[in-house]
Amino acid sequence: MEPGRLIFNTSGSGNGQMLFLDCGAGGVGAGAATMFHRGGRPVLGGMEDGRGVKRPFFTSPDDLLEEEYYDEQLPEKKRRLTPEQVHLLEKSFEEENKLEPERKTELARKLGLQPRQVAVWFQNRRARWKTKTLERDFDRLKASFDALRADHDALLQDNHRLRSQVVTLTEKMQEKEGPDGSFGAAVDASESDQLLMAEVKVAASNAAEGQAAAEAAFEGQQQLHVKAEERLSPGSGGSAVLDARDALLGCGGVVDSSVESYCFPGGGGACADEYHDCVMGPIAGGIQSEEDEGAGSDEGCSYYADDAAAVFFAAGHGHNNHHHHADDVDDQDDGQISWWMWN
DNA sequence: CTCAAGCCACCGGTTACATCA
DNA sequence: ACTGATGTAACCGGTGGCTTG
Repeated sequence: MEPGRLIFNTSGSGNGQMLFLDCGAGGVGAGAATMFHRGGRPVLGGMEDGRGVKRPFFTSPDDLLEEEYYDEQLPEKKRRLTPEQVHLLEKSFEEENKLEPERKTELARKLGLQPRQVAVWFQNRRARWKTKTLERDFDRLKASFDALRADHDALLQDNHRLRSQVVTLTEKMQEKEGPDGSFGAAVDASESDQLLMAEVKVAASNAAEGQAAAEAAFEGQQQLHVKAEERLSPGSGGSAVLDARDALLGCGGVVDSSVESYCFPGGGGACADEYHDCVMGPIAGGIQSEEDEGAGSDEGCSYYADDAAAVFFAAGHGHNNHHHHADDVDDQDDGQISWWMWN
């Protein structure tokens, strides 16, 4: 070992990480100590988050050569965590995806890793979990959209049939009209004629309302779907989770109309105005297990409807968008998105 | 009590490296 | 052997919470 550099194996098993601690002239306690992972990138600085030594992220080889921490002999390459280490980390993550200092220290000790490595692993793991959750959210939403589109098409067909019926019945009525054209008010209109008249009115009403309902529902879901897709597409900036939430919230009015349509087709908007009058609640059946289960808790936005054809959301009170820390109380309350379903 | 500064942990985004098809 | 895709360890910059003076 060359002077000023400590090399130690962070794993007790012998195939773990080799860390290079460049003590520099001042030694370990000088405050400028820099840890190197295999690969030559600074891994650990003086601070817990490895930011004790600030330098541009992109450093040319020449720059590196000028810095004392770089050695002409390339450090060893980056190593992955061993399966045993990952297994224990996964187990710990399942128990609690946040890492208290005590647990971090204990895990690091057990695994033969630096606490910083454990913290980084948890951060990356949370990010991966969030991505998967978002992908599942998208898949569910897409399925919901597709199902609703199918419903929409069916409604349009039904509407078309009803309109044809209206035309047919109207023609029949006209054939029965008296010389004064006052069929409806005819004193001598037979019972069958009156039934026919009522049938025509109902059919016409259903056709009109059915079309409006179908169009509103379809447009609402379409906007929802498109916005969510935009947010999920690569290259979109900002928080995917929050953006998705914003996309949903941004469609609130439209979604309301779809809800109204699906709650009481042609029967008024009581449901849209008062969600709580309907049969709904968090969809327990949609929560699955970790990799597939998401626990439904991260930022409280992982509730799904089993019946994808009839999904809408109810945003929490207010829309606090100032930030999105998972430990932020606002995110667990005001920012909550809940999925509900109609039975 | 209020405020500013410092510390810390977290997040989203990014990079470099390892691995695999 | 080479290459592109994918996974992941580690990093950066920004942000908010907490503590302290």
